[in-house]
Amino acid sequence: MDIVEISKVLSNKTRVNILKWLKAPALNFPPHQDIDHFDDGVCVGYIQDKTGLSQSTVSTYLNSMQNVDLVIPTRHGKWTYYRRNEEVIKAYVDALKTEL
Amino acid sequence: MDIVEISKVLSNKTRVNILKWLKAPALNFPPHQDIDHFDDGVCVGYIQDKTGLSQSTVSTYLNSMQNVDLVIPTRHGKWTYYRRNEEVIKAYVDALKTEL
DNA sequence: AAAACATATCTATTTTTTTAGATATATAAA
DNA sequence: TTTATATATCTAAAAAAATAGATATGTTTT
Repeated sequence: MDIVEISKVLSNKTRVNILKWLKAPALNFPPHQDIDHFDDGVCVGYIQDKTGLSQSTVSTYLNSMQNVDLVIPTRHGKWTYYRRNEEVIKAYVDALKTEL
Repeated sequence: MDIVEISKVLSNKTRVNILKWLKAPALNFPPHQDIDHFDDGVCVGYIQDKTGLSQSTVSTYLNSMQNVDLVIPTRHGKWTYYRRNEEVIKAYVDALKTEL
């Protein structure tokens, strides 16, 4: 849980937005084709559509978010679903509160 | 209080350290020559010494921190003292907790 | 097995950030 | 009122991040 590394990820509006959107997937994304829940998060394509950025950029963003454990990927067939890692998000905020 | 802009400032180890050091100036810095307290914070020179970076870099850092209101400058003669802005720091952590 | 689809990775370009030296400004001291 | 000191700003170079197109990989469908 590195404050500086996580802050780097959060120093970009799109990446912060992705985290916010993933708080309420049903409100922010259409339903998936293969499953009728968002338990494992949202597929990359939907996130890409919402950002308006290129596929490779969004994939890179999600990878950087995963590298600091802010999100968790799950493969479902040909799709990769990303969901928030609430423990790490909470740990980060708590660390800021005590250390900062 | 812009989460992304403040996160940018916190995405650098030295700037985070400066904020931490300013939490306990008496523990982290020598006493000032003109005054015997740290009520207005710590002068730029002492902060520079502690970072090991150049004068202009540290001045730029402190300016960026001031731009997002993380610190408050006070002029004392030929010195500028910087102290933490606790309200904004708290507001930032609270915003992360609710918005993120 | 080939074609289609979703995502990841590679490569290159543009933009932003980092960093410090040089210079300017403001104050204090001689 | 010149000189010294502290800090800020300007300028430029190097490093890192953003971004997308092209390509690769893995999975499903035909």
